[in-house]
Amino acid sequence: MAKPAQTVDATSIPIPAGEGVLEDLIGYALRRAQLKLFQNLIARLSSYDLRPAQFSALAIIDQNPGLMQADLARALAIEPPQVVPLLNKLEERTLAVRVRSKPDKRSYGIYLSKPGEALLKELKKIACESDREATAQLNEEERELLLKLLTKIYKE
Amino acid sequence: MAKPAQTVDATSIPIPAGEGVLEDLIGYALRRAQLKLFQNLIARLSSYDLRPAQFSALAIIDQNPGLMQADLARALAIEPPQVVPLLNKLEERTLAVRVRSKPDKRSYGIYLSKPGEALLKELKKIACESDREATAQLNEEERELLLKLLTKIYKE
DNA sequence: TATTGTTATACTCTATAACTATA
DNA sequence: TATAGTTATAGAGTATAACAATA
Repeated sequence: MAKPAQTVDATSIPIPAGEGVLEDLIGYALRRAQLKLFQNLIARLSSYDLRPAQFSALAIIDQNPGLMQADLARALAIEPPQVVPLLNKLEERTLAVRVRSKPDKRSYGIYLSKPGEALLKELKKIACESDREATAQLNEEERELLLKLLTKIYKE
Repeated sequence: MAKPAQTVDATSIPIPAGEGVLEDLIGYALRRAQLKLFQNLIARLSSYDLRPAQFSALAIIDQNPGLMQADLARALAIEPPQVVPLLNKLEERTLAVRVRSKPDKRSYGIYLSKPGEALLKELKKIACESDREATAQLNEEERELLLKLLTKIYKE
């Protein structure tokens, strides 16, 4: 008559993660940290009715005026069909514009409008503040080091 | 007659990200790096027909045998309703079991089965290999440092 | 025939409200 | 009435195939 399982006292598991393999995986720590930063940014951008991807799009367009949608898709690490509603939204709000390319009438050049540039300038501050706040446990030196290590990983 | 926009040469934008605000944001680097690690792990787990969250669940159950579903939800940083199909899948494959709690018949204690424990042991190796491969740009010292910095961020 | 952007579609992830069965 | 688990549902995010216009 082997005793089947017994339920443990729930109060003994404040946050059950405990210590194990997961805590030694960079991928796991990366996901938890990324989630935290992302949620902070989402909350701050919500008053502008913008998502992080839309902010990133504005920043990329600003740095690469006239780029094509396929380029924007690659830069955002998303598929071309996902660019359509994203750009539609930015265009509806007159933050960006699609301009038919003269040499190749299939494609568009994408540009920021003046209000788009102005808003981006404001959003940059918001994003930097968010970044700081969500990494307040680190000092300046640690922050720069972390950025260097992360960049090394994702830039092949 | 201000010249309207001109399309830039697409070949001049290999990967349009360029350099700007985004590159200075830890949140952005975090997202790119996390995406890379996640995709590597997803690919490696696909032959087991498992998702990263299911692997994490197995690891958490292993470390906290008998925990309740609400605890598992908190540990995975997901909502209780999302635990249901996840656990159903693990139970269908007899990797984990729900055991009715005697003192409180509303709740279950969750446990790994023997095969679940065996599989987890194998998955741990897979996950560690994946972690290494996707961070091959870093040496051992950098890897430990990165893990320390990330843990500092997500553990409040 | 190939390419740019688009539509349609589907699958996952995530979040919330409402239900059941116990307490 | 409150709680654990569940159901139903809806919204994002993501990915693929197929189409129109253009090359």
